[in-house]
Amino acid sequence: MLPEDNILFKGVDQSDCRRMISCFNPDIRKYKSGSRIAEFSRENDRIGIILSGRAVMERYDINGVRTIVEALGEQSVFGAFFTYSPSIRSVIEIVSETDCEVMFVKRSEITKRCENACPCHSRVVENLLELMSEKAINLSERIEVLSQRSIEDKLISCLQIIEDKTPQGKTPLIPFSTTALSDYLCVNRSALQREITRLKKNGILTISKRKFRLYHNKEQDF
Amino acid sequence: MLPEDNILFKGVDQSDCRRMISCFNPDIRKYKSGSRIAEFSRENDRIGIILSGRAVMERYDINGVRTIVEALGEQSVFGAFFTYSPSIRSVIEIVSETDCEVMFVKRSEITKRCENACPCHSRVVENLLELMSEKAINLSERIEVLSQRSIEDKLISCLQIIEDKTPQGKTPLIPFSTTALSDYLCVNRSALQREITRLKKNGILTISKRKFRLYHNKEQDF
DNA sequence: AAAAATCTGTTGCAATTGCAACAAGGAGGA
DNA sequence: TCCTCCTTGTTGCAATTGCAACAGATTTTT
Repeated sequence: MLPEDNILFKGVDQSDCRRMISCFNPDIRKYKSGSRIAEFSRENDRIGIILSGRAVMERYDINGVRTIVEALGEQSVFGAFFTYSPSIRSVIEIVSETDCEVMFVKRSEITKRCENACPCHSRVVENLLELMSEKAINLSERIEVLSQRSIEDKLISCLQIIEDKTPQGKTPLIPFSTTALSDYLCVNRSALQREITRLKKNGILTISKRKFRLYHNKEQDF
Repeated sequence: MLPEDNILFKGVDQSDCRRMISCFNPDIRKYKSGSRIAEFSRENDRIGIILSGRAVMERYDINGVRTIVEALGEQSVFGAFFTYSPSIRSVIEIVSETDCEVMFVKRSEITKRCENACPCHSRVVENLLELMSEKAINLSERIEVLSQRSIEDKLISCLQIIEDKTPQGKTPLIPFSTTALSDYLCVNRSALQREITRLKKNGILTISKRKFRLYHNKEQDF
């Protein structure tokens, strides 16, 4: 992927972009599937952007319980700047699900006044603002799911959000295995399985592999 | 409160600040305790900053169940730009807990290139970026709490976060009533009460009114 | 192709949580 | 001051969820 296709440089023309890239001094790295891309214990100032591949942000608490915080696809951004675990209570890690290519930039490089006085610099800051906003919205949706009081409601609310984001005509796709989904919903896997089976029986849900369809036969319709 | 004390204008000197204020054309309003300050169904572009007073961001789902998303104090920022409920699934509202003074600014006013070419303008954008970052961290902490699997763990993790944010020497303070706290932790009130009573009995927690102390006698110590 | 590892689907049982109802305490308004 | 409304604290019972264990399916590695 060319740097100028990157969302951080959206709207910046190619030559400016190259100049800025040298200015930001980014670090592009490749990772094999299953490797640890980053850990938010101490690093504070690095922003990572997934150029290719898929990864997940996960947290392990002191008891070793895993929670999947977010699924990261191409163009997803992560970093302590966005979401950050301030204490020893838990560790947040980014782990690749497929082979990945990741670009790291220092936030301070972006924010600082550019000595070359790039006029396009401020465009990048705006893009960063936009990304932050998206991230906040994602986290907010995550909270919406987790604040549901039952497994059924958590699952449905999660699937509805995925549905809403799926382009017209495409089949909505769960970005996790069922096991991982239970870590995302923060519930027991077999209890989740039980609910899925029940919803299928009642004709509210069909799932095959990671594709699904929801039939909103309930009071949600209005 | 003078505008130049506002975090959005941090680091901008007074005369620049006044110029910019006229440029941003902010809307400052007062609210009585218990009023609805904002609702995120349609408004998309307004950022609110609490100048004085306290408020909460709450969500009501289709069944009327309330969730407290966030406690907002002085200098807190809110808006669909930060956290936004994209669908009819639920409604997010900002409700004042005390009398409040709130400043609204259009996000596009901040982001747009200023025709007066304020050099300090970019400082404001950076401040906004900083605020966004804080917001993301808050949401992230919220997720940390909600992803705990039991009421006990939710409560403790919530109290630890409050403790960590409390300045040395001060007594940590829960920003909610117990009833509201249960809406924040997304659990049943009497079940939460039961846990609190149990933790008190076991000497892990003391609470009087909203002040509390945690005694980390458990395996957390290391 | 075989072996290993991981994921799916199920179930009985135990533990936790939600619900409803009620008594008592406190805050604020008439 | 009294009255109302809201919060706290408690409890028995019901419902939901977690846990453990297992079998079969699927995927990955060797």
